[in-house]
Amino acid sequence: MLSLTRKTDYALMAVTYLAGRPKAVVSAREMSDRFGVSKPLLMNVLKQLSAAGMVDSVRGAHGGYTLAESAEEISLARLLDTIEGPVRLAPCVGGHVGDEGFGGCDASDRCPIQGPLAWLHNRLRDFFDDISLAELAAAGKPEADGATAREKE
Amino acid sequence: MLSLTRKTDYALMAVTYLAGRPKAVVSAREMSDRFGVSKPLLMNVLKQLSAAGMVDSVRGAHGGYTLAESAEEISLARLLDTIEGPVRLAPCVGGHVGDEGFGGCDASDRCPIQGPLAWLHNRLRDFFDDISLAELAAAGKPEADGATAREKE
DNA sequence: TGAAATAGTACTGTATTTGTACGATTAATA
DNA sequence: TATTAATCGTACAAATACAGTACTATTTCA
Repeated sequence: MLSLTRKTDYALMAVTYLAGRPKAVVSAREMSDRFGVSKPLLMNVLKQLSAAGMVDSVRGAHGGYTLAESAEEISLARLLDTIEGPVRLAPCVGGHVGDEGFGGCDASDRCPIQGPLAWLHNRLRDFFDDISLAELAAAGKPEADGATAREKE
Repeated sequence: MLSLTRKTDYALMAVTYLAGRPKAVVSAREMSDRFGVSKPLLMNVLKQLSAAGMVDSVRGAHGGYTLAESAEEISLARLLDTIEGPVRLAPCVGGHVGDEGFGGCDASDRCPIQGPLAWLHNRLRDFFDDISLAELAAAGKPEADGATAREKE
């Protein structure tokens, strides 16, 4: 129903939290305590983020996670791709057109919405590509409602 | 994974098809034959569209469906709301805030992404609200790539 | 009266998502 | 060197949502 999965929610929580503590190594336990979610579940998500290069992981005692890049550099589209997989409005849109499978539509004249969906796909992709995690995190704070992430104490 | 359900695909097919035949009463059978989907399934979708007032239904022999309004007046957001239910990025966003349930987040300080998600929700809603079915249908045709739906024979 | 078409309801199999469990690996510390 | 604290990797079970089908009732035209 056009909703994000909880994994994405957890990923956004973790990334937002890490963005507020640059260069600090934060353990999954600290975050799971703070957010009230189970630690192994949060680790599953952090592992995916780590594999995608969005966070760095430090193993061993006193280990944890750090944001690998600045929050301004990471787009929401990238996070969604990592956690939810690529945006795919329909089976026939979003994959590589030259591929053999190409979903289920075999006749273009029987599927009149291939073109429109491809167009919508691109617009939606641009939409998420244009939102950085810094912008998203800043949008939550009542006073700084714009695009700049200003720290407030 | 941020994908539309097939019901929405079928709804878009039907509405696009109806938009190309103004004032014509088209039976579900004709459309199911043309699109290669099962008739009862397509009827389920058309029923929802009818209940939402986007299409008119004519019962009895020689009955069928007609677009109730012009394709320019129907926004993609409305179709998505009808078929997929309201956009709900997270359990705590999109519902009525004053309600009793209000999802799972009970403490705002433990859920740092309520604000950002609400902001994203509104931006996404504006995005879909700004796309009419006419614009979407026109975007599929290679020559008329803009916002106007020009009929070509 | 019969045929054609939508309306409504209910049910089931499948796929995705969600959450958990267990062991292996790594690094700091005593 | 042994212990401890943390991530890493894999696999698995339960819950939820989706997709599709079937059946019956109702309406209208010939």
